[in-house]
Amino acid sequence: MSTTSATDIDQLAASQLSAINQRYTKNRRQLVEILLGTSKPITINQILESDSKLAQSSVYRNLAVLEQAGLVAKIITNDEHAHYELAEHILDHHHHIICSPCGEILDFQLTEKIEKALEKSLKEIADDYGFSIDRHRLDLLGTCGECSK
Amino acid sequence: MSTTSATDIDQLAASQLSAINQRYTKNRRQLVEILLGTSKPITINQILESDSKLAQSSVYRNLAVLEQAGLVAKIITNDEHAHYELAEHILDHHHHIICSPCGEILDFQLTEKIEKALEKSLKEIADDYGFSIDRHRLDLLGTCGECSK
DNA sequence: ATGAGTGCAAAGGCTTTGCATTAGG
DNA sequence: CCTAATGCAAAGCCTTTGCACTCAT
Repeated sequence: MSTTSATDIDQLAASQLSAINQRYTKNRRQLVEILLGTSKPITINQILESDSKLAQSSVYRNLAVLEQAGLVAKIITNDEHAHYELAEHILDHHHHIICSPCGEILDFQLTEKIEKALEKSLKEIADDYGFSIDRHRLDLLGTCGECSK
Repeated sequence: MSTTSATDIDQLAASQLSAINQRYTKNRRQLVEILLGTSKPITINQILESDSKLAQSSVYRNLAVLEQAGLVAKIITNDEHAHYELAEHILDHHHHIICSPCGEILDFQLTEKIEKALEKSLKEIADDYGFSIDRHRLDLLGTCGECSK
């Protein structure tokens, strides 16, 4: 959905990592590449399965680093495992549609009109509560076509 | 936010539990009471701390039963512990505003106009994706007034 | 009576951490 | 060079499960 190219992302990654004094290492490059290569958010297990040479602890640590750098977003659903995808400034702002039976997650976007109206509304609510907003998150929970067969 | 009284809830609870062949026992009553007595979603630890006589395993098991019965909702946020509150048909439909630093969760409602517009929009999206929707979930993530001091 | 519910302790499963080794700048 | 990053294994932590006991209908 975004037009950001792979090389752009490498530059972004390098710069955002160095901003928090972290290196863009081979392992971290590989994680970014894996996430770039999937059309939907994936779990750590799926990442580990995609390359048996990956060390579990490094994947956990590096996803955490990439998340801190603002390159990767961690998605928590219900009881399922956490899913990971590239950050919104790379993929564009979107929301998630989650299949409860199989745990699969797809990205979707609201129409610009609704998105804007929602953001305005949320801003007002945050003000009422004395909160400063980082972001909002909207999920659709249900059953995908495959699982309802 | 709802006008449902405690006795109404006891009847609801009894009926919804019996619908799935579960009893409305002393422990389960106590959980409902605890949740009724808090204005915001709480964690299992907070429940356990509220009464040292509660057995951890029973709290886990009974919250799961109450959730299956549709009486209790489990809220998953980020890395924090799960939070629990009474189900929406008791509390009314609402969303969550989450303080990332301290993990506290508060309930809020959208204006009816935005809520309706959002639901309509989500329905269309779900149709596009071949999903059947159970529910949607909207969270505001940020920092509460207390934590930003 | 008799199966559901309970409570304790032990086991599970995902995630994090310690530590020696390797590699990036 | 010199610290950050890595990988293995061990430890942590929340949650679930096994099992004998108790309670509800």
